[in-house]
Amino acid sequence: MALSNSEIADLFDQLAELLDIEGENPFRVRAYHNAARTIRSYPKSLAEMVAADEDLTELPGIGEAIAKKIETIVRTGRLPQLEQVLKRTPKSLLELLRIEGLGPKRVKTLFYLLKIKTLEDLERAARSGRIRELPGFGPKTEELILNHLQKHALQEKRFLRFEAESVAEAILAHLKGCPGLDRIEVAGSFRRWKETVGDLDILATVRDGGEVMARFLAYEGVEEVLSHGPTRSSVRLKNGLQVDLRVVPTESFGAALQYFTGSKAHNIALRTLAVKQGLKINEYGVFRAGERLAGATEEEVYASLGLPWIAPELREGRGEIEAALENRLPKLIELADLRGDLHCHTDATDGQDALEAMAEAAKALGYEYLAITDHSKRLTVARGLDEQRLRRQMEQIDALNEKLQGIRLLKAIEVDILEDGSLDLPERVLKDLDLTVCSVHYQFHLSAKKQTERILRAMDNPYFNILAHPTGRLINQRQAYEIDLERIMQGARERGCILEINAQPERLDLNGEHCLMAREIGVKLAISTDAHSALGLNLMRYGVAQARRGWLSKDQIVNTRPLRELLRLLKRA
DNA sequence: GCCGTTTTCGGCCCGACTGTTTTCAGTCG
Repeated sequence: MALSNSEIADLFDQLAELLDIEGENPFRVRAYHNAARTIRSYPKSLAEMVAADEDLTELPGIGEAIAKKIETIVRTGRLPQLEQVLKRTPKSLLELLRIEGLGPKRVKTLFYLLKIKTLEDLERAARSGRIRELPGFGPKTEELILNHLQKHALQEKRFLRFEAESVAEAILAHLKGCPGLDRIEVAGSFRRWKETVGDLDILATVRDGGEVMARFLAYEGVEEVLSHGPTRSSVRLKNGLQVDLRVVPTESFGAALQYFTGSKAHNIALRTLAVKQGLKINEYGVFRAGERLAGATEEEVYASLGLPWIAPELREGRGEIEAALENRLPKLIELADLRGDLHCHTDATDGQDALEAMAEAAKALGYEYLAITDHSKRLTVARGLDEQRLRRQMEQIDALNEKLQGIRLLKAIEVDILEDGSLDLPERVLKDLDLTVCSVHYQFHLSAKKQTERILRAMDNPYFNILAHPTGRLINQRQAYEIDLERIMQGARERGCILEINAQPERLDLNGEHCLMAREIGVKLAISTDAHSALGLNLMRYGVAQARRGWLSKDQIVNTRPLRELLRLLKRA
């Protein structure tokens, strides 16, 4: 199996971090990190690009030297420069960098002066009081290190954005109504709709000082205050989530919101553009020779650089600034574009609510249609439907459609893809449905080749419409199964099949990176909630966000189409 | 090591907070 982009990127990140510890030119170090970031988020397989002899220097941040290194990695699986560095500087130093408060300079000091190579070495030295004697260190740093070593063992995890959402709401509710508070907004990766967040960045503007900062530090969920100043404080909550609050003057709100929304890569690209235009951007505004040009709104910050406003979901440093300069930013899909949901469950299998309740909830969301996709018989734990029970549900749906006003239920099924690539129900019943959603629910461990062929074979069935949660991953719980997604997308496009963007917050499958790939390949997609209750239909926004992160507009998403057009699309052959 | 409206050399984002310092380096986001 060829190396994945993310494995290649890891090698460059390792090389960069080790060279940083060695004191290498920081710009060279940054170049490797930049390349790693480009590689990790690139929608096409670099291994395949090398095999096809494509020019890698076309990629941003990849020049002659790094392109050559990538070729070597792809052909040999090794990066000789990294192996050279590892002879001098042990790989275990990278663990030390993960400790908060330890960066390359301090790790270098620890290694050269105390021969500290591992976390165990570090702990021993800290306990015996040798750290505080080092130049640039002191008793406080030593204590900090011991504290962080303990927490490090607990393993820091990233929170689902969905989990962080309720935390953010609670904190905002706590701060709202505070004297002097003007505006307040969550920025950071939360605002960019990343699937997980490492912390929450909250931004506030205040009139005449205000008491917001004090009120924030007094929030009942705070476990520990990590740092505090007049404009910026950090706390760790009892649930482990870190929250930062920044306070800026009202006239700087836009500049600060832009700045604290990031991403880091986006901001670097934006500031580089500003420097070229003789401007300086910071969180207080855009300046030319000390004169303030913009800052109150994000729109004017971008406009002062000759750019249209860029949606937060696009701000990942994937060429969005170049696209904005050339006026070719996509018109992103919006929640309101969706006319229906194509994946949900009822109490016939493992859902909580009855058909009618699901229909009413969909209608309340303004949908035109809702596909009922209960499980098929192989999924016995969910009491999956056999042909007879499915036929009965189809009759119920027909009867309900007679009665319902303003919403049409579609007869459908979430049918299991069996190990040999056949579907769990016979064609004679599938053909009577409006659509099928097809899923892999077992045999996750097959080789990439076998898993890919299993799915492609399933797509050969003329009644295969939508591939549900295509990679099977569960965030923080289960890895994606091995699969050649590029081949699957191409196969789906050729056969007129559709891939799902599953909006369940712990799935988000496809995710933003996959959506970029889908955009490039041109395969049709559906955004579906996979709701197991009427309330669950509300999670559509999470799927839409991933589509937006993948630069998608509504024309590639089938459930933005009116019913008649959708049904036509679903008829294959 | 990358890159080019400063174009093949000489730049490379910018500020807050902390701790160790007496004016600043390191880290972080």
